[in-house]
Amino acid sequence: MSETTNLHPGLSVDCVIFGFHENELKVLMLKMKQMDKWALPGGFVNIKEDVDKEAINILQRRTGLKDIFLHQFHLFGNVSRNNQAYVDKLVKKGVIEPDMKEWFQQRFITVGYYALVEFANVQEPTPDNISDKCEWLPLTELPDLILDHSEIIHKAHQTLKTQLIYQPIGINLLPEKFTMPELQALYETLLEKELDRRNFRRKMLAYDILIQTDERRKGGAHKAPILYKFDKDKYHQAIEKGLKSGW
Amino acid sequence: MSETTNLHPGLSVDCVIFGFHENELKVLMLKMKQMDKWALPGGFVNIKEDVDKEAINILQRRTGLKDIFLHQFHLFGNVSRNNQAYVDKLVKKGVIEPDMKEWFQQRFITVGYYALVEFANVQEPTPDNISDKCEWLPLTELPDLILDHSEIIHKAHQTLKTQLIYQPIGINLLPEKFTMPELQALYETLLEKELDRRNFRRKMLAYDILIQTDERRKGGAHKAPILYKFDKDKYHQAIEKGLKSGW
DNA sequence: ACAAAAGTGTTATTTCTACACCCATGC
DNA sequence: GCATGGGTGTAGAAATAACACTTTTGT
Repeated sequence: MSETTNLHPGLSVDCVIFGFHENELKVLMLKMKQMDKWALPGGFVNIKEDVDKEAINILQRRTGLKDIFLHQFHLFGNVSRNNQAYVDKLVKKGVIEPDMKEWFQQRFITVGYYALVEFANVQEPTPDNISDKCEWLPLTELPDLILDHSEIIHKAHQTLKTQLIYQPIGINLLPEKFTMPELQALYETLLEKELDRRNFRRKMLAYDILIQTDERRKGGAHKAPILYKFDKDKYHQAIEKGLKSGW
Repeated sequence: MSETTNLHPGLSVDCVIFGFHENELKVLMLKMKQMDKWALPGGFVNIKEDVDKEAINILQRRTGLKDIFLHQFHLFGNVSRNNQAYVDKLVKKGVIEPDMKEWFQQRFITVGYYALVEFANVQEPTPDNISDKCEWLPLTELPDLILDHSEIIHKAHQTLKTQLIYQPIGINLLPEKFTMPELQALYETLLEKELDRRNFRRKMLAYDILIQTDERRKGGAHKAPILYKFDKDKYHQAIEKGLKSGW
């Protein structure tokens, strides 16, 4: 694209795409061309398209996935998040075409979305036109990011942690069938703290959103753990109603 | 203003300003000139200004208040929220100057903020240039609103209810000193349900964010209730840490 | 047989809920 | 003196937290 007249001016969308693999939370990141910096998958908004829809599009273009949990969490609108010098650099290096310079030099605000995706389902993450790699990076060891992207990721993670208190999480982050220790590992990773095995199991089962299958995960060393899957109806009901009443 | 070149294109800010009066949640609304419709206080964003800062400005211009709890809660970005016919009408009626027509006819997205203000502190709510009244309206009996403003208010209220579960609320909505029944009435109104007097008091005191004064609210009929105030340090700590651990 | 992870049950503690009585005050 | 709202305590239920033993599997 070099056609920017159809785009909503000064508005971008950035997606923090979380995946869970090897007991680690990972984020899908793009490596900028010609630079030793990484960026969140993002894009612009067609003037005739819903902002939410564009976020869905971005997710699909980078991961190939549709129908994914995607949640808008914050608008980042500080003036300081713009960076003229950085755009200059990208134009000089040929990453951005000269006729796009003016577009990129606008003052931009960005809407943050986070997505939870099943790591294994993303076959081949694909870079966009200003990046040369698209990879999963562990949340705990992020490299140098452009602009305020590290703040965006941090806020996404915080929001996710808060959500976790009153909403179930797991569909989209785990394979269809999973074991209780796997689910617990996900929670422990997200919350950055350890949980008691027995209490975790009891509490999770009490939510009544899991279905126990009669299969077990075999092949691993030690006792084969039972496989569970989510009861999708009840799961989504729980998202609607929340898990804790609070007051 | 007829100068729009300094404004971030296609971006507005709308503030849902909650006040609490006579045991009712009220929202500060503007009555549109020449129309039987009401609107949220809103405005545009200077290209050189933080979006958050503009929300603060709007709040101050309408209420005269500074240093108020103000929370960004959602970006409304659907294409359908635009309304060309409506702008036409406003231009024809002289509410919008003709040279502003083009500006208003852009596709707009809007960032929603909600604020909690002490009703009594708002001396004289002031309308803006496209409205002729600025008044507190009860949340439960809202008149016809423009665009998606009623959806914005609903989402603000929902967000506020959720916040309430894990964050204290009351500073800014109540006078400096208040009674326990007054605080409870606020919670009941926000949550749209009744709470047990004794349990409410116990729970609230357990949060350890209240200071009991040695005064009582006199003059009312019946037993004079004790006045409390918030321990501001502990209150703000509680906002940081949250009131419920969850996991 | 043993190391390592998975499954299960019990008890103490805390929190929540429901409920009843006494105390001030204005009329 | 009585109606009305404000203040306080207690007992049962539910949720949470802490903790130990048995089972299965691969080596």
